[in-house]
Amino acid sequence: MTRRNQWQPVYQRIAEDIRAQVMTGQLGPEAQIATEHELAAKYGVARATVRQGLMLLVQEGLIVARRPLGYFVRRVDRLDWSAYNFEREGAADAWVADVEAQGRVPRQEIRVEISEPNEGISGRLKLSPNTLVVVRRRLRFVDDVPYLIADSYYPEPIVQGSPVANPADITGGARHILADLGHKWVTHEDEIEGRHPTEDESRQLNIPPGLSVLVHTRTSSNANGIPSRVMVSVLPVDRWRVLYRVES
Amino acid sequence: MTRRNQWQPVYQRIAEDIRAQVMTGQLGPEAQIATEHELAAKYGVARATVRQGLMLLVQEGLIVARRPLGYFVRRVDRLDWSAYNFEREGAADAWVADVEAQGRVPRQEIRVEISEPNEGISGRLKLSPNTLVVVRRRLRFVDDVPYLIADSYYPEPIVQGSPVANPADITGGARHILADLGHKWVTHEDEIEGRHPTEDESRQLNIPPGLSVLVHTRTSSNANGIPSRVMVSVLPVDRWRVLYRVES
DNA sequence: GAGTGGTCTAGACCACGGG
DNA sequence: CCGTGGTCTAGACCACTCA
Repeated sequence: MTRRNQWQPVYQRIAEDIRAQVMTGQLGPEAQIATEHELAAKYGVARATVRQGLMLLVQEGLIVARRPLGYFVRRVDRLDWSAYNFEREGAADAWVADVEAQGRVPRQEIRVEISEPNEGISGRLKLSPNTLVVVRRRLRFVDDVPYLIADSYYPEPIVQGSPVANPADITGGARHILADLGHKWVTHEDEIEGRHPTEDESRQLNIPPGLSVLVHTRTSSNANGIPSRVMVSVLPVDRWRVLYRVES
Repeated sequence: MTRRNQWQPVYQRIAEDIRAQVMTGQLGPEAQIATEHELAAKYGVARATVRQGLMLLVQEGLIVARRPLGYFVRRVDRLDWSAYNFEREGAADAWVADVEAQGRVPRQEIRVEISEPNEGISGRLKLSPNTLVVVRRRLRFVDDVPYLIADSYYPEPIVQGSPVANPADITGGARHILADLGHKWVTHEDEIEGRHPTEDESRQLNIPPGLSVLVHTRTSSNANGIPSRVMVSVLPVDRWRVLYRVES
């Protein structure tokens, strides 16, 4: 019932207007957007129509609602995840080094548990039935913002009694410990897929609805092809870029 | 105003009910869901509330609306994209071989154009200003379903007059042609990131709203470190899994 | 033609958290 | 307390396309 020059639903028009203001920098990061009531008045439409438009932008991860303050432009910046060298020789923890190299401050919280593996994990580790796994769950922060989940699964018979099964930072990294146990990693099979975050992941990583996560699964094996670790990393799509170097 | 045992918005309850029916197989692929009116009656709520719930499922890519037929469960199956070997020796077109190895039928449409590169492309190709690029745009289908966009960018001075600049299938692949031109690829820098699809991509790949794409960017260089191709592949997150093998 | 989903209205009540 | 966004109602008209 309002201005409709080239045909397009009003709610899309509202979303495009705001999106343009963000893209051109008219609305910078953390800037506040007009309230739903104000926008309804401005465009001469019902509040539900405004909400439909704002919903698009929330799904895109462009804005975020902070009740009862209003909507704000979301701040994002993407880091590099150097998957081809993040367990390179000599590095105690290549992830920490990589993040610091980008001028940011890494931090992690670690929990360790013993549990029954699901089908995906036991398949990748080629476990016989009823074999348990030691799980090291890490929630990793960059500048105190949650940036990724990294859960590592080890066959319990292999790491039993070793520092890997203790909930403390592993000095020198798991790589050296597993090597001492006769499981020096020489090949890694990496899988990368995208999906929607689970409810837990949304909460832990503070992911707005509509944004996907990248799931990076690394299965590490020794020279005999025996796998001894599966590491599952969950990365919000708008916070990471995964890098590889391939020689042909 | 309806049943509210453990507190939860009605629209989320509706979405969960339907999601559960899909997950358990009660509603298989291509199955039709009750109409909005029927669901409104069943739950005793307004149609807008039902729509809010269905919208969640549409965003997840779980269901799709086919007006005026109704909502249907979406059929998805994921293929493997073996990024570590998709330009291996001896393979004319490793992508075609990979898809066929998974028992599927590949097909592609090719368009070739000459244009000014954007900043990302010219930076990766280390082009001097005003240098043009030859772009080979491929839309690739699996079993006649659009599955990925793969655009390759070559510096125009290098490939001028070669088969790469012609809009026909390249016999033996671009790799051999570039090698003959003194640009044998020995290293590839791969970048993988996620984002929302552009409008063009949504249309070409038939991506429902709310689903992201993986963008795989491969920069290929010769032994002197001179890049001669950037290949940008756009993969719907729910249709592909990217694989690498890393030696350490 | 009949029924679908897509858009939109003009209200309502609520929980929540800032000042 | 007050204003925010979150949820919900009970309607309306429309374009589209299947049968």
